[in-house]
Amino acid sequence: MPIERPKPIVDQVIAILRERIHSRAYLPGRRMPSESELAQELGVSRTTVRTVLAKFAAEGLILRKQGDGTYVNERIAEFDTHFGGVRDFSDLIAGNGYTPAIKTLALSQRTLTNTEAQELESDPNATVLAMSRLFYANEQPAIHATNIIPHTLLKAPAGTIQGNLPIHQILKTYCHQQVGYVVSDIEATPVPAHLQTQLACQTNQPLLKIKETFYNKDHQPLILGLSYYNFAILKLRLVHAWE
Amino acid sequence: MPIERPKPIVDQVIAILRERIHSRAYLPGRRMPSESELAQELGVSRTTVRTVLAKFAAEGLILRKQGDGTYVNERIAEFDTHFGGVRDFSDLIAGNGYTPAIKTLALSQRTLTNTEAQELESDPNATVLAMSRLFYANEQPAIHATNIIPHTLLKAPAGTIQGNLPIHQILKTYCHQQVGYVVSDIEATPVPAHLQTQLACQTNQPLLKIKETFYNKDHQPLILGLSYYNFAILKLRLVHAWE
DNA sequence: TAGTGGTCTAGACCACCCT
DNA sequence: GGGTGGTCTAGACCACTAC
Repeated sequence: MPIERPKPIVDQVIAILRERIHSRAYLPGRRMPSESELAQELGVSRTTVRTVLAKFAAEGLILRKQGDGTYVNERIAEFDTHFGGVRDFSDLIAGNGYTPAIKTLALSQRTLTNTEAQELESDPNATVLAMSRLFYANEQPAIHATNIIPHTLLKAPAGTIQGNLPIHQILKTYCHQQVGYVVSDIEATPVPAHLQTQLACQTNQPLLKIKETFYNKDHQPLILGLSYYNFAILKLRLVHAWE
Repeated sequence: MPIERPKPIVDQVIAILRERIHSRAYLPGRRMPSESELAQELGVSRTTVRTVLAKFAAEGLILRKQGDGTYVNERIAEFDTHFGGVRDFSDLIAGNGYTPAIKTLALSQRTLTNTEAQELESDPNATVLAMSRLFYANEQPAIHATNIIPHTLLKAPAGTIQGNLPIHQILKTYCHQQVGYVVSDIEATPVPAHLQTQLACQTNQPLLKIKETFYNKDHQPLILGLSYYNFAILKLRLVHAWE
């Protein structure tokens, strides 16, 4: 009885099949069981199986060939966490085979800059909490991230925030806010002076700069993110399934 | 009778609803008709409507609120083409509100470098066609792209290739190959000397460098892409729907 | 020809939000 | 309570590929 009924069946099927692919129970490059077989084995409808397979196909994790079968993508079966589908830098690091670690560098209060106020559609005099963190991949510093959180959003004292939580978890726990969508702009930048030592990178090699704005489902901007990404340590990779 | 039967119904519904959103028939930030209403109006099942809405939600184009309704994302309703879902630079440029143009700079033959041979899993002595193109947004040069196409793949003389076609179209027409998925690695780089004039950018401002590998559904690498992206002209933006 | 994935339907029931 | 989106089912038929 691999399926417990009370929880969303689709999520359970996702977890089961993803695990089988990761653990190489379904070998990379090889055909996996047909939709009908999976439906029968798991005791769910073929529609449900197809919902899950469609999700995996969109991620590029599997390839479906009409009249033939469904194949495991041999190139991303093990490290399937790419930037496009990521909600948390620690997951990204772990998904690429590294051991993640987080160090909180600073937690300070200040007022907004004009640009920030515009992006948050907020009063420029509002005070915010600025949280800077460093994400390590196998003890190498890979990402420097700063989040700007308006004080009006915080439901708990700033000092109580745990710096090792993913940012959407912080939003849920300390702001009672659910993220609807995130807009990320990616740019290139020379290494900022204050990050040279922290990211341990060379001066002549530019970094990737990622500007994020988090919105809830009511279209309100919640918080900002500004990250510097050392692609020499960790690839910024997108996998794009076709058709 | 808005629906013609012979073509895939889902695709027709996608086209109809996307057009309504773009044309502001459904206003940004406002609620659109319910799933049942759309199903009835278009004469299709609610399941079909839901398939389409799920796709739009994954793109961030709409937001669905249980017990309430489906809302048009007011921030990306007009310019919904972001980098994550793009298969063609011209579409990306047009989707961001610019007029696209393409100029073919060079079309030459050479042998592979070692790195390229490795990425294509090919004999290092193989000859390839190197096609360099410049993509303009409103007459400003925005992207410099070079594609490496193995000669063994070409079913037609290199001289017959039309340089204004999207790369997947070139693959289909001249190589009889269907793209299964694409892996893109994004890096930052100082402006290469030979691109300073072509991209009309300043020396001290780095560029984004995008390395792409195109695979078919049989896991074979087909062609390579190396693009330099001037983010000062065109944002490299990802929209990431949550949950 | 048999089996696969692709498409589409009709309908049941649930969880949730609003008034 | 009434309407919305969320979940899930059973089954029909089609298009395609391998054998």
